[in-house]
Amino acid sequence: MAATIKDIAKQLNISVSTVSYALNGGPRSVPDDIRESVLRVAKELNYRPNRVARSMVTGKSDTIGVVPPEVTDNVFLSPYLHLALNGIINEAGRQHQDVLLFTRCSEVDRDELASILVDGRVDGVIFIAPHFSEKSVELAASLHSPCATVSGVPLDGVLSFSVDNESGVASAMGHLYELGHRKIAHIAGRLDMQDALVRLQAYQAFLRNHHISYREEWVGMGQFTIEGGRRAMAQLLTLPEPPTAVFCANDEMALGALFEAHSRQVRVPEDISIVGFDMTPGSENVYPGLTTVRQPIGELSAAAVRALKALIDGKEPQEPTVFQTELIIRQSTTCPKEHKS
Amino acid sequence: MAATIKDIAKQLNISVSTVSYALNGGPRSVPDDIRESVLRVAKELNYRPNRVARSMVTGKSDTIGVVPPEVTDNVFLSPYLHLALNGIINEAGRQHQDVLLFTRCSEVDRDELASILVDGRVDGVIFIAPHFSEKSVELAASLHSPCATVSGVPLDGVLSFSVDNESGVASAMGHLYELGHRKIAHIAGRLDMQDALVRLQAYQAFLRNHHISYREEWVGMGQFTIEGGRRAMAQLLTLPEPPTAVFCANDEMALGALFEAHSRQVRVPEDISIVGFDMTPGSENVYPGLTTVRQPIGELSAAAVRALKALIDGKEPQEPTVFQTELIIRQSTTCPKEHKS
DNA sequence: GAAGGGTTGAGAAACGTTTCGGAGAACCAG
DNA sequence: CTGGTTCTCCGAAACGTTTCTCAACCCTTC
Repeated sequence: MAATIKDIAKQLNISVSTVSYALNGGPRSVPDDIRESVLRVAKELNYRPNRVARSMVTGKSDTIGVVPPEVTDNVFLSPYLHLALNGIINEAGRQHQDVLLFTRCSEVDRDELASILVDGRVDGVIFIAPHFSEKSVELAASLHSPCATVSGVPLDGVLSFSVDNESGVASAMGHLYELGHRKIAHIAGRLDMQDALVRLQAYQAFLRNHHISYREEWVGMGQFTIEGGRRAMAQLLTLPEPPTAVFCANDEMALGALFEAHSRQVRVPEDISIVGFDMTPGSENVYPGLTTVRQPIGELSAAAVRALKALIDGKEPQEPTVFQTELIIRQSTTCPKEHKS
Repeated sequence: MAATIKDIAKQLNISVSTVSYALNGGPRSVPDDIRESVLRVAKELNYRPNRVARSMVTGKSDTIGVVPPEVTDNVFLSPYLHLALNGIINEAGRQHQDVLLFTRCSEVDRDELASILVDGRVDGVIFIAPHFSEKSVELAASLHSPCATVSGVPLDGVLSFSVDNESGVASAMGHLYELGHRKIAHIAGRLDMQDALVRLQAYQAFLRNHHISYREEWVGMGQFTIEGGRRAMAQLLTLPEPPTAVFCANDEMALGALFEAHSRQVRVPEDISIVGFDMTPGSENVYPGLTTVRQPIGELSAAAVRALKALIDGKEPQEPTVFQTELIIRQSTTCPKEHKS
C-alpha cells in the first residue's frame, strides 16, 4: 500500500541503494540531478520511510521506553507520575526521541516486561519509582541494556536519579519542631518503594536526633493515596493522645489527611498541622494551602532522559545524581495549641 | 548480543522454522519432545523475541500511537490531557496494546508527524483534541490508516469521540439563569480547537434563546490556561459594568478566574459566580469548590482505544460517538446580589 | 506392496531498509 | 598512453522474524 524505496527506484530505473543514499544524504554521495529527481518522486508517491525496517538494520529506534511503578488501573492519575511523565516527554522531545509507554497490567505481563528491554522497539528504558520487588531493573542491568531509574534504588549498571529524601524530611520535621511541635506523627507511603522507606527512616532519625521518643501508634500507613491518607488520619485523630502535627510522605496522603480533619471538624492548622511532600499542583489550591517539601520531579526525570540518551549514544554513564529539595511553607502549619497558651 | 531464534536452532541442530513453530505454538505442530527442548534452550539463552523483526513480517506492532494537541513544553501538564492519557493507557493495557507517544516539538517535526502514521511502529493513532489547522488528521484519513480523534471535528474515515458540548453548556448556563443571573460572561478557550469554538457558540445560542443580548466585552479569551483565565477575569472585573457570573470553557480558566477574583478581594460566589467545564481533579478542592460540567474524558478516551483496536482487527468502523455531560453543582455559584436584595 | 494420507522438518522467500563490495566510467598526472 | 584516483551506481548481504513450498518419511488401507 504505502510507497517504498523500491517503488521510487523502479520508477526512476535506478537501484534502491542510490535512492537510499539520495534520501539520507547517505554515506555515499549522489549527483545532484539524480538526488533531486529522487526527492521529487518521493514526494509524488508520498513516500515515508518505514521506521521498523530501518530499526531492523540500524538497531536504533529513537524511542525511549517508560515503565511506571506498577500498572494497575489509573496509576497514571497519580500527580507524581504525571509530573515525572511530563518531564520525560518534554526532554524526550528535545532529544528527538519518542516515548513508548509500557501498559500491561497483569502479573504475567509484568514478568514479561523484561521483553521491552531487548525487543528492539526502544533504545533504552526509564523505570519510574520501581518497587523493591521489581526484578526488571536488575534484569535490565544484567542485560547491559541502557536503563535509568527515577527514585529507585541505586544499582550497578543503572543510571540513577533521586532526591535527597533525608534532608527533605529533616527540613519538614525541623519546621514543625521549630514551631514547637513535639508530638509529630508520620503517614508513610508504600514501604516497598524506595522513597517511602527512606522517608520513614529519616522521620525516625529526626526523632532520635532530637530526643523525641518514637511511638509506633503515631505512624500510619497511607499507601501514597488520598484514601490511605484519610484512613491513617482517622486513626491518628481517634488516639487517646493525638499528635499535634502530621508529616506525610507525599501530598496526596496529606490531602487525604486534610479532608479527614475537615470532615471531623478538626481545624487545620489550629488543631493540627499538616506537612506534605512533592509539591504537586493539587497542594497549592486547597484550603488551607499545604506546607510541603518540593522535589524537582520534572527536572529529575528530564535529567534521566538526557543521561539515558547520552549512554545510548555511547558516552560514559553518568554517576548517580541526587537532587535537593526545598521546604515550601504555606498555611497548613502553625504552632501547637499547648505551645501558644 | 541477544540470543536469536537462529542461536536456538543452531544449538539444537534444527531449522529456524521449527523453532518458530515451537515457540509460538505456531501454525504448525511440532512433536512434544522437540518443543520442550526448544523452550528449554530458549530459557537458557534468555531468548526474547525481537518485536521489530516480527513487526516487519506481520505488519502488526500491537502499539497505538497517541498525538497530543500540539507539543509545546508542558502540554502534558494539562489536566484534560492527563485524564485523556490515563484513559487511553488503562484501556490500551486491557487491549494488550502499548502506547507510543509522539513528542516532537518544532513546526518541522509537526509536519513530519504524519510519518508516525505509516512508519510501521504503530497500528493506529489517536489524536487528542487536534487543532483545526492540524493537517495530520486529514492526511491520516486519506492514507486509510486506522485513526481516531478525541474531541476533534468528525471527519470521514476517522473514528470520532466527543462530548455533547451544546447540552453541557446549556446545563451550565441554565443553572446560572435559574439562579437569576442575566449578566453572564464567558471565558473562551483556544478557538482553533473544536471544544472551545462549539462552547462559545453554545453560549451565544443560549443567550439568544433566552433573549439576553450578546455583549462582546463579556467574552474573554483564556487560551484554556490558568494564566489566560486570570487575565480574562481581570479584564471582566475592570469593566464599567461587570458581569455577575462567568462561565468558563474549562476548569483551568475557571481556576484562574477564581484566583484573580481572590486577589482583587472579589468574593466568590457572593460577588460573582463562576462555572467551569471538565470536572478535573483540581476543581474539587479549591475554595470555594468549583461548579462545573463533568465530561467523561477517561471513558471517552477508552472508547476511542477500543474502537481503534476493533478497526485494526478488521471490524467495521464504529459510528461517531457523543458522550453526555453532567452538571456538578458545588459552592462557586449562587444568586446574584441584585437578585437577592 | 502400492497408493494415499498425515506428520515432520529443512530450506527459502519475504518484509523495507542500510551499507558494503566491486565494476565500470571518467578524469588527471606523469 | 598508462597507471592511479575519483566518481557513479548496481547488486547483494544483512537485520530476525513468520510462513510458505516441498521433500522425506511413516502409517494406513486396500
